[in-house]
Amino acid sequence: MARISKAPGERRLELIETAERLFFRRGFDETTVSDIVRELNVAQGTFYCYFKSKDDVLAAVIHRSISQGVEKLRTAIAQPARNAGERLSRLVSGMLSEYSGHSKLALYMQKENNAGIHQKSVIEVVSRVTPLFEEVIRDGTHSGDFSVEHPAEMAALLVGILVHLLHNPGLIDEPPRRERMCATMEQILRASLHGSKGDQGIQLQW
Amino acid sequence: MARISKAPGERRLELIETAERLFFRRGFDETTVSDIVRELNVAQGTFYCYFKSKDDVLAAVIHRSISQGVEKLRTAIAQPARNAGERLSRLVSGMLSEYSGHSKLALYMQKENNAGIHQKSVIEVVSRVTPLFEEVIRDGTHSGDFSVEHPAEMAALLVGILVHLLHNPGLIDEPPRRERMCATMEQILRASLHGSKGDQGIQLQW
Amino acid sequence: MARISKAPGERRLELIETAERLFFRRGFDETTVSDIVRELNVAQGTFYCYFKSKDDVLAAVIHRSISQGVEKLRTAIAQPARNAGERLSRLVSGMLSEYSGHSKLALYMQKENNAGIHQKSVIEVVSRVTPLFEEVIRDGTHSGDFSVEHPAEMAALLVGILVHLLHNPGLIDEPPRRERMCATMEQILRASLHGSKGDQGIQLQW
Amino acid sequence: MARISKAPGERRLELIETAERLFFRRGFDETTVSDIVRELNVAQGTFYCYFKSKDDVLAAVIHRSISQGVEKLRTAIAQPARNAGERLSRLVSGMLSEYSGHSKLALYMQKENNAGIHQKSVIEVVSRVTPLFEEVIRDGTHSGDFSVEHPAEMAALLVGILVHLLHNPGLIDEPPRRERMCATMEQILRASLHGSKGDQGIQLQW
DNA sequence: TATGAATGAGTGTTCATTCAT
DNA sequence: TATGAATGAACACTCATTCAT
Repeated sequence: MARISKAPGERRLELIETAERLFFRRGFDETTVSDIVRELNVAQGTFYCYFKSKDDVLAAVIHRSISQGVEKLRTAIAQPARNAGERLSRLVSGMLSEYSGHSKLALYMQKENNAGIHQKSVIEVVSRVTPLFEEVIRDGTHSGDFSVEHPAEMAALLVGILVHLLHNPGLIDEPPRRERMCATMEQILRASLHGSKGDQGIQLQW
Repeated sequence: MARISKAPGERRLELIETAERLFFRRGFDETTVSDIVRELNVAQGTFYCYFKSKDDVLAAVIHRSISQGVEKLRTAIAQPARNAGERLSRLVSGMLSEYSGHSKLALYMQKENNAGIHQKSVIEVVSRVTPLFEEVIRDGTHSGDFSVEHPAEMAALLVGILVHLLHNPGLIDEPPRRERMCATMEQILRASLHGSKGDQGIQLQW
Repeated sequence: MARISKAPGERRLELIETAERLFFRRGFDETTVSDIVRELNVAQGTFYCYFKSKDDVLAAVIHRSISQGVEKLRTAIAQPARNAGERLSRLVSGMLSEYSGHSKLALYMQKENNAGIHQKSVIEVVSRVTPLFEEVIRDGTHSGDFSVEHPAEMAALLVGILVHLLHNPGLIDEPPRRERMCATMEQILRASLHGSKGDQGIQLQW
Repeated sequence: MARISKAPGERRLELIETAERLFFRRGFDETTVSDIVRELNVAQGTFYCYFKSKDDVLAAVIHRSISQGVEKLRTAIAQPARNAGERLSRLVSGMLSEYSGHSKLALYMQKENNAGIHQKSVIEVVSRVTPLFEEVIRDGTHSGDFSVEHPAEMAALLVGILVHLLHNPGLIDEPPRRERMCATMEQILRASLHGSKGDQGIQLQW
């Protein structure tokens, strides 16, 4: 086969994107390394020039996918907002739509037979999203919109709720349930974070 | 080898118990059907007289383990209580201690390399524990201790928090964090469920 | 494929014989486990019911082949003999003809690309043949035919000479060289083992 | 990476020395070409500017190592000596100490998992040392110290004994065995080479 | 000479499951 | 019910070597 050299970064990216597409289409276990390289018309060994193992690409794929979502969230809370509740709402709404809609990650999370991906994804999501919640909660407490004694712990627990929702798409599959879930979520947020001011501005778009 | 017949129930139970011990000790994937039957001095085929597959015993093991915990929870909330908050507290405290202490399940949940068991366990725990929460919340709402519009959804979200804690033992490994986590949990519960009466009686033992 | 059960001993023997034939024909590395089972029309897994690994059959093959040769040697020295020299001559002649003629082992020993087999074979041959030499030398010393102070060490060194010959077929490939080698070998044996009696009876048939 | 040109001989030597160190430390199969070039901070391809293949460096490494030993032996027998026995003794003692002590080659020879190196080393040692033995024996026969009809064959067989000792360090690991082995070796040499003169001067230093 | 990205052939092994007895 | 010999699919990974630059 013709030998085509490329810049390492480019080759690596091609591999990640191809792997992502295949993992997404058929699941991790059902995708072989051979499948990936065949699609790119490169040799089996080329794969191993860029990744230590099949698990290693998976990590890269997950990291990349999640990074994109996290970046959006980060941007969302960086926008000017009337109050802390609005920022938190953006965070929660963002997570729900980003990870439970038609996004790549949503599927990993929900597909059976992908327990491994699932778990790794959750771990990465949690570890990267929790700090964002913590920041918003902490800021809100400073501004008086919220009143939370332990922002880190509160953040962790709220993220827990969201992850649980993403894990269990059955909880929100029918519109009426989704409505009720959304209302309940708002209730929990408002009650748990209530500060001295009247309107915190929590309002989920979902 | 001599053929030893036993009462079907007994043989089945032996298999479940042996499988549980091994799954627990080395993880699911690292335990082979051979390991299980060798320990019991029965033939490979015997295993398949009682279980359709290896996954099938896993289901039995998980079901059995979780049932024991759920039974305790059911008993706990059946005891007379001064108010709904006390019942809920028992439920939450019970779950935390049952599943995060030294119980069998706690380990499945926390061990890496057991993504499959993990996932199945969570599904079973959630499906069996959520109704208990729903019942307590619904009762509490009737009695006026709580004021929750959508008990089913509230139950689901609260269970989500708990599952998240069990998934992430790192969140509660140091005593001070655990204290803060416990306080935050109480805060969320009190605020989210607050009814017309003053004292709901929510007080976690952990 | 039809499932044909056989007595374990029989199956095992079939596998060893087939493996031997193939190792012998194409070398160890060039023979795959698939080759072996295909020839016998059994499944890949069947192989692993009887052997832990490919190396494991190799050990079995070598052990079996060498055992046959050693058995002949043992028989040869057990026959009545006029003196120790005759017994020793049988041993040496036997080894040379058994292992350097057209016997299976001869080929392992001489084939390149079989360094592994080679080495394992030598180790096994040495460990099983040296005691026979030691016995004959010891007996000969007792009877006065030989006069050897350290029979074990003398046995080891003489076996060394023989193994070296087997390793280096080039030393004996032309008849005249072979003649000279044989005479020299006799000289060494006679001189090294010389006892009080005149004729020890050392006379190689080769 | 910066391209660093060096005198060809120098580069080649660096590669040989690095390869030797690694082969010695981890064995031939366990050392990759990557390991070698990484250690020297040169590219994969550079290796192939100097050696046709990995086996090719191995040959160079072995050749170089053995040459050093052979040179010492050659020097030893070139020194003035009272008689042929003394020269032979130097040869035998030299081989034993050179190749069985702490020398590089000794380890190749004794390490398992290095069947390939082992075999190649032996072949090279034998082919280069045997002529030295032959020379000494032939000279000794001319001078009357020895009386050997076929010097080439005698040399080959004596080398066989020595190689066998080097192969089987177990034969000489305990001091008492070593003593006996040394005495037996002397006995064989004296008896096999005995000439018309009384004292041949064979006396091993080991 | 030197680089280093690319090549690609090659296989031992596991173990859940089956089925003839 | 129990046995246990037999099945067989399925695949990640290495690394010596090449070659376009």
